[in-house]
Order: sequence, then structure tokens, then C-alpha cells
Amino acid sequence: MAETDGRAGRPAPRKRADARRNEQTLLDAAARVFVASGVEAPVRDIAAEAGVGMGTIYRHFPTRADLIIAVYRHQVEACAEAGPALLASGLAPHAALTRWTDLFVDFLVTKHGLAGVMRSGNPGFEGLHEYFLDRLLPVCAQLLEAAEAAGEIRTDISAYELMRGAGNLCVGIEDDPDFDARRMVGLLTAGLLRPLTG
Amino acid sequence: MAETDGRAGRPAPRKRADARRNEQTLLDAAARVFVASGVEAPVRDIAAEAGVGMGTIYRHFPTRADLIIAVYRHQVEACAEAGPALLASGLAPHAALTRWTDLFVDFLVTKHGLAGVMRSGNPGFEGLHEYFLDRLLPVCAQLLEAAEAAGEIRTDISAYELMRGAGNLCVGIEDDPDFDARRMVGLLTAGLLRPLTG
DNA sequence: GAGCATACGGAGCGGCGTTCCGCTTCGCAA
DNA sequence: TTGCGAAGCGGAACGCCGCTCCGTATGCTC
Repeated sequence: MAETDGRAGRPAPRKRADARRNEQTLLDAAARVFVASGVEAPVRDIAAEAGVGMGTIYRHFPTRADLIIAVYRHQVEACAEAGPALLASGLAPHAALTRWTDLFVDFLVTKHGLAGVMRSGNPGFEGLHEYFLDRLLPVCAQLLEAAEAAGEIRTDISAYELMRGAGNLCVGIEDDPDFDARRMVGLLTAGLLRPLTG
Repeated sequence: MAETDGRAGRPAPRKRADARRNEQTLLDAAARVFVASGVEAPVRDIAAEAGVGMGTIYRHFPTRADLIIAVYRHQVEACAEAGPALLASGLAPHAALTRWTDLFVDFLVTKHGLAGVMRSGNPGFEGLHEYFLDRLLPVCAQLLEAAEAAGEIRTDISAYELMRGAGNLCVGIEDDPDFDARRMVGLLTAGLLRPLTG
């Protein structure tokens, strides 16, 4: 919330060298642990992997969510930027929306358990939920509006619902070979299409 | 699994009176606690509400899932029976499927957190997932097949995926007034419809 | 080099699910 | 009615978790 404080002056007093080093070490260690054990891995494991104490993690990343956000920031950014790009690519809006949703889902399913943790009301992860929404909701909304404006889809579904729905569909995929989240999200976007019959 | 043992003879040695009493007490207490705090309520709370010790719960219901199953058995049964009834009611198969899905979703969303816990891979709840599948999957499959046979819907979605998808969409609804699970599941079933265009 | 703000480590707290075992109670048989 | 083995009970205790707190160590500045 008050990370860089934004406002006047330069209140960030520059971190100590060992602190900056540790932060990077933690990010690397967390990334490794997330791949190996999923994003729900015990904080202790991450601390151990990084060779630091518990306190160090919590000082750099006050909540688990902050750590996860930091680890995946780049990829979320890429997903956010893909939205406008797809719209500008000449694809029909609904097709662009579908493609973008696929990207979003791919991002989620390739991170063990990220989806499960991203849903709202999951204690300790509210910040993650918020971050995803802040960053990706406008993108999704833009795609949705374009498709609505083109008359391709129904207008009673909000961007939030679509993202939340797609996210939910990706929960708990890792240990279930019989469930293809991508196809189900495809069903969801297909369901958006305005029925041709009256 | 080996509850009544099914097989020959009568190996169930009839329970003691106090045991039967306690089982009922527990069921009632659990139902109350589930309503008040959701199905993820601490086992201790249920024990306290029932006025029994921890051991008593675990003896009667070896896993949390067993307790939940016992509490909701009637309602699951009703949902299962609604499937054939809807098909026989003269509704078009896809309409019947949609209605049934609504019933299923209603059942899930009216129980705090049931959906979240029903997904596979949730430690301590595997049995619950299994039970829902055993009981409701055939029903869903029957509805799906009828709609497929009528040529109303696409054929590349399995009953399991549909149920799992609907279930997933209901996860974490309780604290999110902006997300209408019923409408999203409606999108899913609408997406099943065979597109009228080539 | 001295002194202090900054950062570190990990013991410790409270909450969870689950197990285990000494004690109590039931109900059958004598 | 009484005695006794088995069935059932309660809750302390264990291990795992996220998270906090504070005595100690370290980097930075003067």
C-alpha cells in the first residue's frame, strides 16, 4: 500500500546492500520452491531454500501475497499488455477476448495452485487477488466492451465475473488429468456469444 | 468403504445405545455449525457444540468428509433423483440439463464453502469428492447424453468436466456479492450449445 | 574507528487436524 | 442382581502451519 509512498520527496532511504541481496535471493528461492511445491509451500521451506530466517521473509514481503506478486510480476505484466495488442491485431473482438482468456488461463495453470489461492476470501492472499484485479481487470473489461460494442456477445456479464469465473475454473487442476481447464474456459467464452435465435 | 461391509452374514455387531445417541447428536451439532461457520469449521467447534470429545467425532466419522456426507446425504439424494425426473418431464434435454445444473449449484452455494472443499486433491476431503461423483456423475452423464443424442449440444465435454466446472465456479462465493455463480454456470451450459453457424 | 539505524535469525505463540490411551459406561450372561 | 469384558469416551499431546517479536549482528556514515 505505502510501498514507495508515491507522494512528494524521496522518503525511501535506500536499502542496505545485504538487504537488497537477500531480497533477490528470496525471489529466486521462492520461484524454485513454487515450481517444486506450488505456491502454497510453507514459508519455512522458502526461508530454508534461501538460507535465511523467517523474519527476513516477512520483512521483505509482509504477506505471502506480496512474495507471490513479486515473483510473477513480469508475467502478469505480459498478460496485461497482450490485451490491447490482441485488440489491435485485427482479430474480431470476441476472438481477441477468447485468445486473451487463453493466455490468462495458461498463466494460471502453469503455476501450481496459483489459481486456488487467487480467489477472494483466501486468508493471507487478499493482496494477490487485489493485484490481479487491479492489473488485469481493466484489460479484460476493454476486450469485453469491444465485443459488446460489436454486438457479438451478451451484455450481462461483467469483466470481473469473467475473470473470476476463468480463475475459478483453474482451481485444483494440477492433480486432475480428467479436467481440461482450458476447454472449460472455452465453454465459458463460447457461452458469451449472443444466441443467433431470438 | 467397509462401513456395513455388504458381504455375507451380519458382521455389524449393533452399536451401543450411547454411541447411536452420540452419532445423532454429532450430526445435529455439525449441521448447526456448518450453517453458522461453514463446512470448514474447526473440528473442535463441532465437538464443543455437540458436547463431546475430539475422539468421539473421529470414531464416528473417520474423516471430515464422512461427517459432511452424512449431514448432506438427503439433499444429495434429492438432487440425484431430480435428474431422471427432469428428463421425464418433457423438457428438451438441454433445458433439463440446465435446470438440473441449477439445482446442483443451488445446493452447493447454500452451504458455506462446500464447493471449495469438494474439489479433488483437497486433503481430508477426498472422500467427499468421491461421494459426489459416485452419486451425481451418472445423473449428469444421463442428461448430457440425452442432449447429445438430440443433437442440441457439442459432444466434446464429459459429464465429469461439466460437474467439476460447475462446482469450481461455486468456490468462494460466500464473500463475494459481485460474482453470481448461477449466472456463470448458465454461461457454461449455454456454451455447450452447438453453434448454429458452421 | 565509533555509533547508530537497519537488517537478521529463530524461538515462540496460537490455531489447526489428528492420534492415542487411560478411564467410564453399557449390556450380556450367569 | 451382579460381575465383567468390550465398546465407547474425553481430551492431552503431537506435528505442522502462519506469523510476531526481540536480542544480536552488520553495513553505513561521519
